[in-house]
Amino acid sequence: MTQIRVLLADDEPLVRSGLRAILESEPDLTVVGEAGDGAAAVAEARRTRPDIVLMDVRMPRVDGITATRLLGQLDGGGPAVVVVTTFENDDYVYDALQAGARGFLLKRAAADDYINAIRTVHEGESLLFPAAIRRLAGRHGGQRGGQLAEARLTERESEVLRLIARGLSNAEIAAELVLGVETVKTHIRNVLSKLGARDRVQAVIAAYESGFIR
Amino acid sequence: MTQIRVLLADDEPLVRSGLRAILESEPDLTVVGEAGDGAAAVAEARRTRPDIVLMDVRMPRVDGITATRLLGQLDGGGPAVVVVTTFENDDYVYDALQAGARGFLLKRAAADDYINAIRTVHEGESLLFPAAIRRLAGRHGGQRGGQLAEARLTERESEVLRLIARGLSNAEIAAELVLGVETVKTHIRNVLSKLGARDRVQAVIAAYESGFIR
DNA sequence: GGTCAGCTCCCCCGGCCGGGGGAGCGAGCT
DNA sequence: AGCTCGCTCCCCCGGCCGGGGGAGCTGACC
Repeated sequence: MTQIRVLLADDEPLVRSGLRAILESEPDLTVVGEAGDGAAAVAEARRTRPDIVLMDVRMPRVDGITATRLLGQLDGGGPAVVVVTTFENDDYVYDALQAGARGFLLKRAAADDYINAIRTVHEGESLLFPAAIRRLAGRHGGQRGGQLAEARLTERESEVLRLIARGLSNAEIAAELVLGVETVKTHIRNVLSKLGARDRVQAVIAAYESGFIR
Repeated sequence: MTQIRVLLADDEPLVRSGLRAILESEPDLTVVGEAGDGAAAVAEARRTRPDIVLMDVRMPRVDGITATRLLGQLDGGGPAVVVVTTFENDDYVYDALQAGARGFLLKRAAADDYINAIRTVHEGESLLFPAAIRRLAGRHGGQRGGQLAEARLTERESEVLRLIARGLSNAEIAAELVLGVETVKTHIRNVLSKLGARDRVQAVIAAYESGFIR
C-alpha cells in the first residue's frame, strides 16, 4: 500500500502535534506538512501535494471553508479535504459541503476515527455521505460521539436510495424492484445508518448535497 | 398590463389552432408564432422572442425536451417553457425539469388551466413547483385530472419548506419557529397541497429540483 | 363595514415509517 | 471447509406523519 500524504491545518500547534502523533503511528500515513491558517494551508498544499488535508474550520486570516474552496481550484482539483469542526454549532457544515469538503469529523473524535476517515476518503470518490449531514439538518441531532459514519453503499442500497430520492414509498420501491417490502425496509435501514440520516428525508438531502443525485 | 407573447410548439396543427383559439380569447395573451417540431420552435423563438413557449414533449426531429434545453442556451436565458405532456407516462418530466422547464401541463387540461399556467409562469420566478413533480416520483400517483397545481407559497410556508428541506421534523420546526406543532402541520399541509407533493420527501425533491434550495 | 387571505391552534385517526430483533441463502475469499 | 458479505424475508411495535375536519385572530382590500 502506498503512503497517504496528509496535511494538517489547524491554528493550534498543540492540536497539530497531537494529530501528527496519532497519524504517524500508522505505517500508511505520512504527515507532509502543517499550517496554522487557511492561507498557509493552501500554500503548503501547493508545495507538498498532499492526498488529504485535515482542515480546521475556525482559523485566523483565512478560514477552513474558504481554504477548502481555494484548494478545489488548484489544478487537478487539489487534495481531498476532511473538515474538522470544533463542536456542533456547525452552520459551517453546509458551507463546507458546497466548498467541496469530502468528509467531516468532530474534533473530539477518537484517534481511530481520524485514521479511518483519512483512509476512507483517500480510497474512493465513492465516499459521498458525511454523517455530519445529519446535524447539518437537525439542529439538535446530538448523538453518539463524533465519528465519521462514512460507508459506501452497496449496489442494491444505491438503487433503493435513488428511488427514495424520487419520492417513492416503501411499497412502491418494493414493486419497482420486485422485492418484499421487508427487504426494502432492510435496505433503507442500512442506507440510513450508513448515511447517518435519521429518516428518508435526511437521506434525500444527503443524496442531493453529496451529488449522488444529478 | 402588457401583452404576454406566447409561442406554440406542437406537431399537430389541430392542437395548435385549438390552443391559439383558447389563448387569443384572452386580452392579455398573444400567440406570436407556431412550430411543428423542436427545431422550428427554437428558430421561431429566436425570431419572435416570446415570453412563454408551450412545448409539446413528443415532436418529430427535435423533441420538446431537447428544444427546451436549447432555448435555455439562448442569450438572455431564452423564454420560459411550459412543457405539455400527453399523458402520465411522463418519464419526461424529470428530464424536462433539468432541461429548464418552468411549468407543466397535461394535454387534457382545461382551457383555464392553460391560461392560468401561462399567466403564473409569466409573472414570476416564484412559480417553482409543478404539480407533475408528483408523478415524476410516484409512478402511480394518479389523481385528479390534469390541472397545473401551481401556487406560490406564502412567506411562512416557504420558511417551513426550507426547514423541511433541511431534514427537520415537525416538532423541530415548531421549536425553530416558535410555533405549535399543529400550526406547523397546517403549513405543511398547505405546502404539500400547493406543491402537489404526497409527503415531505416529495416536497424536498421539489424544493431541490425547482431551485428553491441552493 | 364586509370580505378575504394569511397565520395560528385544536381534535381525531389511519397508516406508513423506522428501530429492534432474527434468519436463511449464495458468492467469493482464505 | 469456514468465513464474510450482500441480499432476501420475517415479526413486533412505538411514533411521527399526513388527511380531515373546525375555529379564531389579524390586516389589507374594497
